[in-house]
Amino acid sequence: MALSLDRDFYDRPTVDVARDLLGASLYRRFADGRTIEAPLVEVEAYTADDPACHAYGGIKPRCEVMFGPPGFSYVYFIYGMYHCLNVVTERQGIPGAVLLRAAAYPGANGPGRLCRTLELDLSYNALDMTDATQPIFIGTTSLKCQSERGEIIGISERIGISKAKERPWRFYVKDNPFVSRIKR
DNA sequence: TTTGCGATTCGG
DNA sequence: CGAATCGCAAAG
Repeated sequence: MALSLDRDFYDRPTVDVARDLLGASLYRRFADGRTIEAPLVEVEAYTADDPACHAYGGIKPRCEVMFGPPGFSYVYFIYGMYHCLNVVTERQGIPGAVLLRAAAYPGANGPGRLCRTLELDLSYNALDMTDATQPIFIGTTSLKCQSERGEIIGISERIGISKAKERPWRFYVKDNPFVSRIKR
């Protein structure tokens, strides 16, 4: 079993956490006990002063967990049919999160597909992702063949948003086939 | 009450 | 490129 990333890892500037998550893995333990590892290959940062962030403009029921302690999951429902998984960053009281857009696991390319494949919905919101006993947590990558540290990291504008498009807050592993879309 | 849109995906 | 599909907020 891999070591889970501790709370201090997430208690940092969101953009730094996003970049550093490339090379870590999302672990999913299903109800039957089976556990899978999905190396993260594409993420995006969302911050308090970011018009594209759900927490922009204050605390609301949907994004409440973003204002809580770092390291917790933030799951939201979008377009009437998809769920997306984030991990909360920044110290308590400061909203921030990293959207997990793709992982090196079959069917986990794209934020909506990742949640569908890993069977994640709103009931997985606000879980402590630093806790390896939880059904979802993030830890060091053990599948070296699929996601190695030292791989080339690409940076681009975020996908699918209409505000603050110019911010280069999307990070991805270059040449990884699971990255949801080619954008430089 | 009605309309429009959203951190998406899939089919034509 | 547009439909699918729904919670929420703004408009009428």
